[in-house]
Amino acid sequence: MDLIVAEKRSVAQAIARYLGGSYKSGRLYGVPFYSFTYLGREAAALGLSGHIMDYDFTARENVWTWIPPEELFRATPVLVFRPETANYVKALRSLAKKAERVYLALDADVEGEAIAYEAALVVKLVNRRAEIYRVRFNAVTYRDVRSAFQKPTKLDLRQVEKVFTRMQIDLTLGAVFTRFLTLTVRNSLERGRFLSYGPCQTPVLGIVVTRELQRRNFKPEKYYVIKALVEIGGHAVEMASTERFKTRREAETAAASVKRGVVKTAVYRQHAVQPPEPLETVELERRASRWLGISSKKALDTAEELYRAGYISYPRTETTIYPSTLDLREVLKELAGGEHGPYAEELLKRGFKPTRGDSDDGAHPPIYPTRGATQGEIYKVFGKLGRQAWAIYDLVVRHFLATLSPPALVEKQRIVATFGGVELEAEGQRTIEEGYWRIYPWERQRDKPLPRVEAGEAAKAIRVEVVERETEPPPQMSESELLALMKKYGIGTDATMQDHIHTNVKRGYMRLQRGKCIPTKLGEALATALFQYAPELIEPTVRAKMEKALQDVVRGAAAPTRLIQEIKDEFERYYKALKERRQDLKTTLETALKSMSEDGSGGG
DNA sequence: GCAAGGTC
Repeated sequence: MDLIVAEKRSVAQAIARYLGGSYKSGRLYGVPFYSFTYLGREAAALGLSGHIMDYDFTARENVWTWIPPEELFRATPVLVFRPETANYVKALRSLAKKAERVYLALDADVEGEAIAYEAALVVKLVNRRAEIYRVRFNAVTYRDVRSAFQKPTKLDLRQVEKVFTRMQIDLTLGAVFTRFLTLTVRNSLERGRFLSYGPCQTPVLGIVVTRELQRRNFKPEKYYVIKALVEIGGHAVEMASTERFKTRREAETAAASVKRGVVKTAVYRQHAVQPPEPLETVELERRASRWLGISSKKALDTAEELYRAGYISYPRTETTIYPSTLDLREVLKELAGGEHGPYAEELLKRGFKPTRGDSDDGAHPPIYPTRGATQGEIYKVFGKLGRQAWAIYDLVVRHFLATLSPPALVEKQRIVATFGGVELEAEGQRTIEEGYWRIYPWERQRDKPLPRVEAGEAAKAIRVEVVERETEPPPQMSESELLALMKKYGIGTDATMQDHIHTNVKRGYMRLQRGKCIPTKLGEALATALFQYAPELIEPTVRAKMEKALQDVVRGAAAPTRLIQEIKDEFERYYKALKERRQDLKTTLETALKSMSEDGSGGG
């Protein structure tokens, strides 16, 4: 028998379909698997649920009060089976016993490589004779899957080592600093509550607090502009000075000369506004937060439900290029039966050219709809979640249709007129063709057209005034901007970024309010103290540095044990620096905790 | 009871 192991149920099922044509569904220990015939042999495909193993400390090391946290720097975590996936392991063992060949068909990324290794360990424990192969396909399509099985390869152990190295580092650092912080304020915490540290979650908090402090310390500066209603060729145009004046007096002196002038330039330029790139996870989350008022975590959770119910493709992806094996025409035909049917049919008739981004994660295609549905159907299928499910589904469908639509065409307009030495300008815009805006209303730009005038025409000021303005602080950190910054700094992965935001919310470090991230007193106190006592723990570049070092393991340029030791040594120095200030830290954190429990904002 | 990464 041939056994095929995939990372998730849906992939196992697709492989059975592509290799077997038809298949039978079964269950082992409650875990679904699919049996079929391939090349005249019996085969079974089993989908796991991500990792089946994890690192942990020993029982003694796991009693927080028995050993000082820093002792974990000298401990070596052990690889254990995850209790939550015990049934998957049982199913895998049971099928592996009968297998002559095992194909590790996990996702074609480093995590997939590690999970493949974990599965191989299980197989070898029960069946030493089985031949083990690794198959890699970049998209779960008939063509890619079949060709992958025609050229099976071997596990890439360096990728596996990279993942296991990361796991040990993250666990050690997380445990040491989480325990240290928690034990520092132990007497002020409610039972079951703790203060966590993590190389992703904490830099995220740092970014949010930094912005909050920038806003608070911002000193607004007054400045003055001239505004004028100007008549040009019988049209009235609202114009403003291109220059900002430091004082009212300077502005008024300049304004006094705004009487009769001349149009210096009048530019009317056509400009194409391109439709968005194919949708990946983080963009879905950002757009849901900004346009739908749905937090990144809720957006991904909802997308996951839509995926499981068969309405959209796999929602965790970094890919922004439609694979050549995805038949876009077929997707449009499928959508023709749903709420967005008329537009889909129009595209089918008119023809289309998809946009294209520049990233391919090698494991999943961009997010696209897999079924055309009406609003009524989604509400019925998702019950209480209906409203949100529809909002996300509608966004995915519209985004998909937008990527196949023509650009919007606008005319950008700019008039500059001079009055003596003073320059006034007006900017406007007019839509020529709506293009993809018809299906993607959130990006629609408003018209504010200017009249058509020409350089050299006379300009006459009808009304002139000096307006006082103030420079503004940077905006509150929105979830959307935070996700973009996390991506820029390489904090987390497509599938986990929203988790790191949510962890900060769960710990009482920040709140999400109308799409904005607002640090609590506790979050602010923690971040400020870390920036002061051990900035290396919270700087936004922490994760990227680690990731770079880990990449050396994949390249074969670094040995895992040595790298782990180096990073532990480095962080032990930061630990010592922090410990020296333990009293200050304790006071700061306890003050914040106390004031939060007093004002009822969830600190106690 | 810790993390981050898969996945449900």
